[in-house]
Amino acid sequence: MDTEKLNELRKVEFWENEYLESIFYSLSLDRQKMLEGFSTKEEIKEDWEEYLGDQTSSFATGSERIFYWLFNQFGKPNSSPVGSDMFFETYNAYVHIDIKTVTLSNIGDFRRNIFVGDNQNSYMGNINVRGKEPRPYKGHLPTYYTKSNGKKKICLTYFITILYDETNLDLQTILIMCMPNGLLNKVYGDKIISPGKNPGKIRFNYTSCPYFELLDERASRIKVLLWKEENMEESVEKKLSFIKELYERQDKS
DNA sequence: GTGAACTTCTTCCTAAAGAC
DNA sequence: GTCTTTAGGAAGAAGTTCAC
Repeated sequence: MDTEKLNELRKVEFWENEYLESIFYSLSLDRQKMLEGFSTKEEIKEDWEEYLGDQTSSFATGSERIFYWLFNQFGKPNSSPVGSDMFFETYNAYVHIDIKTVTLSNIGDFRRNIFVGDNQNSYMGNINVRGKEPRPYKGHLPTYYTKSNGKKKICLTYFITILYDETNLDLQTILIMCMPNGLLNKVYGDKIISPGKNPGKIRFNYTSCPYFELLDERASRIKVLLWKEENMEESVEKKLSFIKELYERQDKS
């Protein structure tokens, strides 16, 4: 890779890291506010409980509202119909933030990778399926957005993933992760995407890219916003040892 | 205006492969 | 042989599009 290209990719990773840190610290400061926000549903539980369908997550809808509230100063919301749950414009970037909620019974959808919509990422590469031909993939988001005045801004993708116990609604852990911009497929290759729920869809293997590989300080692409060991069964803790290590390392730094 | 069909994201579930 | 993990099918929820 020539130096000019490498510098461009480093710049992309620099801004991915800057915004990840910004999201993480902003939510860390508002941690108590966030937890209180999550618990507000309990106050009026009798009024909504009977209308909660089997397929409706008790966390998903409400948690999006809480994060919208917490992100109210993050940037200017954008109304594009193609994008994540939250989509903001800042002075130099377009930032997509999608909220994913996963129950303990479905921990397989959380442990190594998470399901990602085509309209939530700009990654491109080949999906390698056991015993089959690789399938080409391209997310629907651009690597750069071009404004009507010709100005370009980088497209950044983040996921806030919430793992909770569906039996008592106890939070287990909350992660904030950055999915590499599509330009970085030259760095991360195909290892970070795997087959999704349906043909053509993908899962983001966040455990395959724990660091910003082009940054000197090897900053983490995954931040542990909440780790509630006291709520966790030993078997769950064991399955999430990767996240626990990350949390302990993050705590020391 | 109405309702069927379609789209996207999500949850629930399972067959097959892999690990122990 | 049994348990765990992976890949992905089926279907619900919510919203949109389109024909009538």
